Amino acid sequence: MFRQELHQATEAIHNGLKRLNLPEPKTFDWLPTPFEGDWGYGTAACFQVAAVEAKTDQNIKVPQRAHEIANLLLDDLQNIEGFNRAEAVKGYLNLHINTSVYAQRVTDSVINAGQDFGRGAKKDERVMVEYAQPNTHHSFHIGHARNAILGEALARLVEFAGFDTIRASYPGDIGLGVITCMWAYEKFHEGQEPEGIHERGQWLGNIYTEATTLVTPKEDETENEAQQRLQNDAERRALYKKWDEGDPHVRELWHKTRQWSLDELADILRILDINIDVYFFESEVDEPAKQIAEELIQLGIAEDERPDGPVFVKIDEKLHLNKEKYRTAVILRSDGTTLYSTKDLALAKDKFEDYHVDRSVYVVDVRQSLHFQQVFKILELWGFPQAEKCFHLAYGFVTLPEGAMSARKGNVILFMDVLAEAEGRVRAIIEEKNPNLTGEQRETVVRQIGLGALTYGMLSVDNNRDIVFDLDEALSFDGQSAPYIQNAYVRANSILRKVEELPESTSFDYELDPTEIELIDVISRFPTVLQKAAENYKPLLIAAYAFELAKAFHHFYHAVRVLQADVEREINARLRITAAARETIAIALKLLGIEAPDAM
RNA sequence: GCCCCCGUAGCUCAAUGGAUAGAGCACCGGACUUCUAAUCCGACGGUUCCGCGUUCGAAUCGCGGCGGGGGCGCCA
Repeated sequence: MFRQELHQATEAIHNGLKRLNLPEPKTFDWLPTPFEGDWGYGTAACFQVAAVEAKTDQNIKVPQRAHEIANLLLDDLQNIEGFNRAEAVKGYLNLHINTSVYAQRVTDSVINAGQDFGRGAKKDERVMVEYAQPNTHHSFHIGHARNAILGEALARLVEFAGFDTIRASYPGDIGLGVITCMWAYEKFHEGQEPEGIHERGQWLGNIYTEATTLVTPKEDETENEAQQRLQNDAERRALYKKWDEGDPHVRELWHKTRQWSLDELADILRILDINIDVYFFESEVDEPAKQIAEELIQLGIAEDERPDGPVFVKIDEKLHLNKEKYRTAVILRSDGTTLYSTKDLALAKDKFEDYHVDRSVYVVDVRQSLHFQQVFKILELWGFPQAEKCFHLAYGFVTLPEGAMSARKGNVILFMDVLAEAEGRVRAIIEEKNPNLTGEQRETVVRQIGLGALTYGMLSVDNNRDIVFDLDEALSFDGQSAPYIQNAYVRANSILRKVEELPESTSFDYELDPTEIELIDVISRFPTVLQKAAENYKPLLIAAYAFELAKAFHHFYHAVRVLQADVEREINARLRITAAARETIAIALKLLGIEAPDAM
């Protein structure tokens, strides 16, 4: 926000160093530094200058010398527009910003930009984010929710940063697990399906669990039980074979049950405000994947040991690595059927060639790290330059305090159940705190806050860490949480509602309260935070920022009166600060996929 | 055996190689006749797992340990 002025200051320092016949620092940057009750930027460049000198003169003590140099340079920094004064502190060179100029500039630029504040310049690159890829015939649990929420936040982030963004989903709609569920459905449950999209989807998920137990060996199994299990296993495998051959009856059964899961997924995505642009179904990449395996054999990248062995790529060997790092990836079974990796190769080719994707981000859990490293390396060997810009956004598991969730074991926490619980708790709080809020309006707010709390809980933890899901903790509405941030928005909103229109840009020529300075400072940092978050694919940074911003607003709100300020220019100035804060909070929440309620 | 991730306050987690390592929760003590207290203020809390190294400067980078989690050719 002070780029031009800082550029001038940098020039001045370079000139000063030349004048004093001092060496250039290796690197040079300004760090925004909130001094006490004042804004500014500081640089540690003098340390580097002193360090260069110390190389030839061992008597020089770097910190002292840095401080001397900083003092010598003060003269060069006297008359730079926008800065009040320069100061040398402990070897750092600090510039203090003219408070009223800065406050006005920040608030004006936010208010003028509106919902585009912080938006990145349009980039000439297309990025595809693949997420929300649950298997069909399973339950949608909170682990899937983490994936969907993280992926959506990332998509919003890169989109806002200026990339042409495509949202892709890759549901696993076929495989032995899916077939097993179908087998149990047909044998025991056909015609029993309950009403309601979610009820039916969850019911199917339960059949999946039941089916799995029927084909899994028990600990002290009797002879009869073992026999039954083996028969079950044979039946499901026969069913899979029929599916593979295209048996019309089995395909119809598959389509019907698959659709139940997809219906439920669609509604959950609707609730999460996720709009997928492209669906790739696992069942559809099967055939192209086989051809790709053949192509890789032709190119000499893959080796073929069929029928005695599989088709595989010795990646380390192809890359001439001495250590085992990427190992060997199998891309076709010895019977010629495809694997996970084969399908991902086919999918990537599709993304690059049909969708013209420059960057491809895969939001998939951390256990697939090696798989993606292998896929990316094979793409590289295959000759795709985009392989370099493939990125696996790995995230940790959502586990329960008692251990891992397992769809097979049935100890899963369903997303819809948690949402219902969250909403129940929010409703109770609203009834107590804001009984005027009723009916449809209340239900809207209940959803916004309940879902927001859940979403924030997923995004405020670094993606590479596991989340141990504790219901009370996840649904905490105090402290660092979505409701805290939403409440800041509501407070800003309730002030601004009371004025007919926002005053014109005003100067801030009064003594600002420290909380005003803090708030404006946090607001001004948003574009930088956004850029960094997008570059590093880290929605967490936005989540942390949103909280910091809300906190600054709450402090401000508490410390000063806006509408009852002493003089009109203070009222006007504070109204503009409030408006800028509201806008920035709204943008940050939106990026996280959290809605901002009108009241709460 | 090899590869990846993590180790920071009692707990959950932050911190582009920069200044006195910060929040939330929990616990303790305060503030509602207010632009909505889902808020705010205060107190308590640290050998940043250990060692060596690089650097003017290391929670951050490198090497070696220790501890936890995940992964490693025909599951996805």
